[in-house]
Parts: sequence; C-alpha cells; structure tokens
Amino acid sequence: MVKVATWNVNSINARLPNATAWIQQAKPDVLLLQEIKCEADKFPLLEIQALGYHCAIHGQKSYNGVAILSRDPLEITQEGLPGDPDDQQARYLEARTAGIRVASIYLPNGNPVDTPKFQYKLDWMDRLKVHAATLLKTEEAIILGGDYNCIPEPRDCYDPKAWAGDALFKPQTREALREIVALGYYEAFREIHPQRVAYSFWDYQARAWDADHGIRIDHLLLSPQAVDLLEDCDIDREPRGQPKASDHTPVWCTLAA
DNA sequence: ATGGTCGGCCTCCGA
Repeated sequence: MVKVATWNVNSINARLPNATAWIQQAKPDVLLLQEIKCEADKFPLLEIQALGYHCAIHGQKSYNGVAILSRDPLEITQEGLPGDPDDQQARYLEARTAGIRVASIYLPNGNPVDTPKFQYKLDWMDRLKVHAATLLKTEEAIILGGDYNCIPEPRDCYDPKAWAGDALFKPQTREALREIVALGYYEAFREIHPQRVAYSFWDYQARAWDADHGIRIDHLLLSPQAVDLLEDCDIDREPRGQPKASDHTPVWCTLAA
C-alpha cells in the first residue's frame, strides 16, 4: 500500500511543527507540498530527513515553491512546468518514487481576474494540459497532486454565488480543469466519494473555518494505471483546526501496491 | 465591535 498526500503548507518554515506532527500521525509514504515559500537552502531538510523522508525541492524566495517528500529515494523527472522558458515561478515538480510517478502542483491563483494574472493562470493550465497528455503516453501509474486553485463544481463551495466572479470558480478555469481530466485522468476524491461535500481550504479571514465556509481546491488526479490501484481517498480536516494552521488541509489517497 | 488573516519581507504584495 502506498499513501500519497498533498498539502499546501503556506510556508514550510512557518508550518514545521504542524507538518511534523501531521507526518508522524498520518504517515504518508509520499507527501506533495506547495507554497513552501523558500529556496532549497532554507528548506528544513534535516528536520524532514529525521522523520525518514527523502526530499526533492523546487524552491523560490518568498513565493510559491513546491517539494516532494518520500520514504523512498526520488528521481526527479521534471523541474518546472514545460512550455514557457520565461516562466520563473516555481510551481511544478515531478519525480519517480515508491513505484509511481508523482507531481507536486501549485497552480496560479489568477486573481484579480481583470489583470494579467488571470491569463497567466489560463496559459499555465494549457501548458499543464499539454504535459499531462504527454505523461499519459507513458502508461505509468501517475498522481498529479496539488493546489489546483480551482473549485470544480458548485457543490465544492460553501457559497457558489459568493465565488462567482473569482478566478478559482470562473467558467474558463473550471473548463480548463475539465479538459485536463478529460484527457484520461480520474479525480481521486470524487472517485471514492461521488456525492460528498467536503472542503480543503478555508480562508484565514472572516472566521471562515469556524463557519465551515470552505472550498475544495486541492486535488489528486490519477492516471488509469493509478486509479486501477486506488483504494481510498479523503480530506483530513484535523490540521486546519490546529494552532498556527495553514489555510489548506491535507488530501490523501492510498494505492494497492 | 473605530477591528477585521496570514507569511515573507526593501513597511506592501500575494493569497
């Protein structure tokens, strides 16, 4: 059995106690991290290694940054999303480990929508679609996990009307995610829980956590070879209720292997 | 309720 989780930690250094506690309790074999908000030399490598994990880091100062932790050694297969040599933002890291291929994805937020940030998001999703199609041809068990900054459907949001104009819920954003899935991927949470309402992000503001005003934007996309092995998937709300929590909480799945 | 959330950081920007 291989347990793979994704978690936007909103700074790995600010979140180290929370991340350590969750790793020791949840014991993922592979953990995909987003928004580590540091370069590799500022990553708490020794602390993570002490928990028994290898680390692959694609860092950036102050913003973005992704990493992959694994009980097994990691072979990096892609650092940075292909398709735009001018893109300097650290939002994609891919590796082989634990007998599968995984990617840690921090998809651009895209707000405000009347600025170039939204077009950057849509362009980034186009590039991800191209790369995701290439990956499918390997016929490997693949998990593309991360913060997709996309609310797939109205039921994935506590108040769809309140989010109607937001980059996370714009029709173009949702269409772009559907196109990626339609290449031949399976969204793990919906495979296991076709009807369930659950969230993975609650804003720090306006008592969103206390009111359960959440959205589901952290996803695990599985190739056909991976979904054949899929046993379980869930969102662990517990870390979001802890002191000094990230605004996201981990999403995990297990594969028979 | 004269405040209102975080983290990183060239005291504001990004989320």
